Amino acid sequence: MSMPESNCAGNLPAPTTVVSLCVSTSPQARAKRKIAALVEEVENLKQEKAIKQRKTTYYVSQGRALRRMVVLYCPLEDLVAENDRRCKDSDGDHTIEQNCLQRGYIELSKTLPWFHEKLASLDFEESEDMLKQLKRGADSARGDDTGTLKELVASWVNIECRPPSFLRADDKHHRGFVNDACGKLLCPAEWCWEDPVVRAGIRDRTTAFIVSENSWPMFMYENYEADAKNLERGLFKSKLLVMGFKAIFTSPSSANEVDGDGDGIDIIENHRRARRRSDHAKVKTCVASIIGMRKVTPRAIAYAACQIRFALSNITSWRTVDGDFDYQLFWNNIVDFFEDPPGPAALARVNKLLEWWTRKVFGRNHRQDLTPDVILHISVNSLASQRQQMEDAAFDSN
DNA sequence: CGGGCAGCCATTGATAGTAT
DNA sequence: ATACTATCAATGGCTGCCCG
Repeated sequence: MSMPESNCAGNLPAPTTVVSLCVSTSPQARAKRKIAALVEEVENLKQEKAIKQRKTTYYVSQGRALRRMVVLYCPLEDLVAENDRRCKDSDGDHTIEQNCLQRGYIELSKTLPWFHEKLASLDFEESEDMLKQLKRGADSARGDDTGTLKELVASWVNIECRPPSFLRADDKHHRGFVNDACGKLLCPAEWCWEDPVVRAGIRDRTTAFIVSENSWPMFMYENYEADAKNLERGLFKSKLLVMGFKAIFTSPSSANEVDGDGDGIDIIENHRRARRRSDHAKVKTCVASIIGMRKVTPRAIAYAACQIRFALSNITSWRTVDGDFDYQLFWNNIVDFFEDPPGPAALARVNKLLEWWTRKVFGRNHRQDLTPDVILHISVNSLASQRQQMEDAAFDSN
């Protein structure tokens, strides 16, 4: 920065000749002034940049929770539109997809309690802008998670499965079904990856062995083993899944503490520390406390599962579809598994599973419901699924 | 007080879409 | 067919916190 000036000074005539050369040095003087002006301009630009950078908008940072807690791909506009539609004609039948959207809107309102009212106070253009910023935050958080899991999952697979050739942390090309370790984890639970016919069939994508979102991949099962006669046994209890979840929602390093039935104590400690401080904004805690997640939710599990599935695959950038496997539908399947169980018995099992998760992630002494659920001013149509369950219960008792 | 860890953000690089 | 644009994911840097 100071180089041009010093060069210039070096070129100036000796002091004794200054007076006599005054007129003839004017080009140099002009050049010097110009340089000074340019330097000043650079300084100004620097300052401007210093002011400009790190302008963090509220909406973008709030949006970071959305992919993790609410919806994986679905545009927020769709959720809003569905709620608007329901407010207009409150009675009437709703399709399964519409119910799903509405549940999403309710989740959205729970995750961002200010959202519903804020939206009502904005005109169309403002709300459009807000949604855009929320989406920006949402997608960037998803990208961050993908980035961290890319490396972490590789190291976990190396440790857990001990593949003959280790997965590289920075490269995804050798993952997916080409790789035996990844293939085993991605393999649908109904099939046996050890069977060479299955293996070849999946790799060649023969019609008999299409891998779609409609079967649960092996990596989601406890010990990565599934019982073909009871596919629910051990489902969602895999170490890999819990580790991925913890890496995203508590912290990457805390994921390594998932072992046996021991539960994380660090989170409670974190919370205690966080509470000790008076200004909450400054305290860096884990994502879970930042976004106010006090218990494990189905959508969060679905998010983690998709992230891990993606990390195991060999596709290098986010796409909704990988071969015959659609992440959006896969995510829906997981959410439906939890949110829309076929009957009371299944509901009880699901709740038990969620409790298991919460204990696993947050620890045994963690208090879940410090804050009551948000009271919604919207047409609450989770009733639909409740009614279905009551229906099923009545049917079962007959 | 410095190194390591987490989370966030601006920038960059790639790609898909569109207009000419 | 080409150039331009917008969008999106990946990357690397920055900041604040914790702990030895």
